[in-house]
Amino acid sequence: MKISTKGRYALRVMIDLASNDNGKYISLKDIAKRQQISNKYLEQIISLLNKAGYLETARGQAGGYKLSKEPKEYLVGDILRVTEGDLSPIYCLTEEGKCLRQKNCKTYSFWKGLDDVINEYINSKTLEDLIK
Amino acid sequence: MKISTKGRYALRVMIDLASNDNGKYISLKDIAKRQQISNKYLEQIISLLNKAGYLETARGQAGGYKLSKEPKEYLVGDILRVTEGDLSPIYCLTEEGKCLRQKNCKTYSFWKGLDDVINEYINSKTLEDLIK
DNA sequence: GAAATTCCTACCATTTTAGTAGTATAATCA
DNA sequence: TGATTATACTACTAAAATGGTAGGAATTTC
Repeated sequence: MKISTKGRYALRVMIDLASNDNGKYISLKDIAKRQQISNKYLEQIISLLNKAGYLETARGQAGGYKLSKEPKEYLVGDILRVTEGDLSPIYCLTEEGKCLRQKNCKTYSFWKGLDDVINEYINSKTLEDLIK
Repeated sequence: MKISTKGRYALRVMIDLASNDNGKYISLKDIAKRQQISNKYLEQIISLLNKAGYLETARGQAGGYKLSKEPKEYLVGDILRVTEGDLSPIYCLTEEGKCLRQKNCKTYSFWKGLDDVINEYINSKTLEDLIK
């Protein structure tokens, strides 16, 4: 039960953007260098964050990325969900009704409880909390 | 971030053994049938539980498995750890010192916190809790 | 000694992960 | 206007993990 590189790198990218914010756009190349992530792979991850509306972008010279909101407005849970996809520990929790065994499943509420504590935690932290 | 079939099936097997306990050994075939899991795959999962000392076994006719302890003495967390392996959400938490970035890592304590809430939860539940 | 059962090890197809690669599009500046 | 610098998009791929199968050995009972 592991978080993949996408989610982990995404957090680091967001922290990098927040920490190095000087009002200007920050190029992907700079982030990749600081974070030791390949340009091309980082592109895919940033693309997910961008499509979610978490970034402002500019092309061309002096182009790059910056955060579109204040660090305290980003829930870590949201950043992870956007990059990792569904975070629930088992599929039954998101694919309701698909499992025929569900109506008398003795494990369902246990898994639901696990999902709840995970979400409670990751939604209680903001990007700002990580920077401090 | 998903729990695999091994952990999920293992929980169901343990619940099955607890629920159908009549003092006699229960054969793998019976469990497999009730739980709709293939005999051969179930063998591997039961083997892990057995090696962890969670089961009593007997071969030959009327052989099979039964729990070696009372349901309330099994932590769900232990059952999952035995079958899933390491449950921590990222490798840094178990491979201490391997990550060169660790000493000034802004995400480490976040992940540690996530690991903590997960473990707190799964260690707070026993097999007995699931049966009721 | 046949039948029923667990125990052990090797193999394998599919899916997921963690990237690479190439090209198109847009903005800037000389 | 064209060279340069940057993002945007899509396709491909090697390696690892997942979810099994398969075959036979060992043990117990009848």
